[in-house]
Amino acid sequence: MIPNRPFRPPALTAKDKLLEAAVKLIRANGFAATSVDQLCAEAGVTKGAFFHHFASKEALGVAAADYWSASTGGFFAEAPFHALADPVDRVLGYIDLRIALIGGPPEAFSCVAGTLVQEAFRSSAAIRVAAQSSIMGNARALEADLDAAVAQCGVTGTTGASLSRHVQAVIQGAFVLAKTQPEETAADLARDQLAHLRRYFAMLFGRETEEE
Amino acid sequence: MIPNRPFRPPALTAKDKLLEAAVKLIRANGFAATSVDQLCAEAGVTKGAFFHHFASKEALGVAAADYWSASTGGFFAEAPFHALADPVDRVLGYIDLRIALIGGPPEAFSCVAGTLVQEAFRSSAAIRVAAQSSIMGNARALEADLDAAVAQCGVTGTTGASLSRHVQAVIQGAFVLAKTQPEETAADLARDQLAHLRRYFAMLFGRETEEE
DNA sequence: GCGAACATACCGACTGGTTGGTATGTCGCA
DNA sequence: TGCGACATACCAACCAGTCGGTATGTTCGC
Repeated sequence: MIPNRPFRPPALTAKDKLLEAAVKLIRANGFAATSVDQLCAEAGVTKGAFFHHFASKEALGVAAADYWSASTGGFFAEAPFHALADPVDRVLGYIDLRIALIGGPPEAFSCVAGTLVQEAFRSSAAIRVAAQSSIMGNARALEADLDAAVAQCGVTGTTGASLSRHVQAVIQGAFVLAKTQPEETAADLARDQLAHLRRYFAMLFGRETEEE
Repeated sequence: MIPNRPFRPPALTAKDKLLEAAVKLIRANGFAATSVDQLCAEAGVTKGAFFHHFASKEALGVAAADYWSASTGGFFAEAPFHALADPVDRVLGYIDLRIALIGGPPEAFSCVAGTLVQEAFRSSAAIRVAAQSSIMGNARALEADLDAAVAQCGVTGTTGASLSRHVQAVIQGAFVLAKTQPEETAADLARDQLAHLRRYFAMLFGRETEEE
């Protein structure tokens, strides 16, 4: 989600520099494989600064997930698709935005929370919960639009909440598949997954043959 | 995919015991967080045995992905849904089987290849390729049935190959979401993702209102 | 308006335990 | 007697985390 460093101003404090470094290194190498020394080197701060701001490496993981939630949450909250009148258009607009954000190597578009939870769900409850908040928070941001679309189109057998979680599942799955690919094909494969999600929703909400 | 130790006979050689241990520990803790010493302890062998059979920890990762491919590939190849006459039934039968395999905590049903590639796609090309083979091999096993279903139902705008990859994406995404959950709700959330996939395919192949 | 008391932010050498990996030895079977 | 399958002992590098210290405010009595 969201490329490394979108429009955010460069971090100034050691804490922010460490969080930016964490996002970058966790995306590229995962959490366990990223050492505190690497984090400090990437951020250009010392170990003293690290443990001044974070009680442990695990605490940095939690803070990185929260930082990620705040960044992405803010980004999507401001996106223009919210202004569309029809809830179905808003849902499809969200998916189109997600497609547009995919590009370059997987570490440029993958999700910090998803990467974190994949590694740490058993070993750190705190990280698991932080990742849960991030991903489910993202889902919740789409829930009202999906509920409205479900009601408007008379869809039965599922709910906006369930559909909003499915959106996140397809996104996370797209990132995993992308990581199996060589760099040239990774983004295309990920986008294709979102295209299937879009088709599913278009069929579900009676928009079968609109132009792509 | 497939619970830990399904029907496989208990491993006898040190190499097999190490591969079984790798599957179990990678699922639970990830690859980077699993040490060679832990692997040896879990397998009940010594470090000498480990490095006798595997040139490095990375080589064990590759072997674990291959072992995983062989186990799961064999399991699905023998599954009874292949006997169904209609390709659409075979595709839905596959999804139903995947749903039936989900249960218990995430480490009992999640995918070794997906976990591996999430962590190691940047740091180890060999592991990335092994995971790619595993996941894309799984996809390819469904490709012919999906091609037949696409042809039979006159579906346009996509292909069996693309749909078969989407199946894997939804499965991988379901596992990631499951890992964000407390143990009680993990399996339900994962199953719900496969249910959406099933609904997508049912709509695509004109099976909208069959009983679930 | 000034100095003592305290707080915050950061530094970098250090430590004890763990890591992946190696070197060498033993044992049973062909 | 030679070779594959292990075991034991060991190592240098690296790991997360600690600690004594400094530099720069901020607060507040006087």
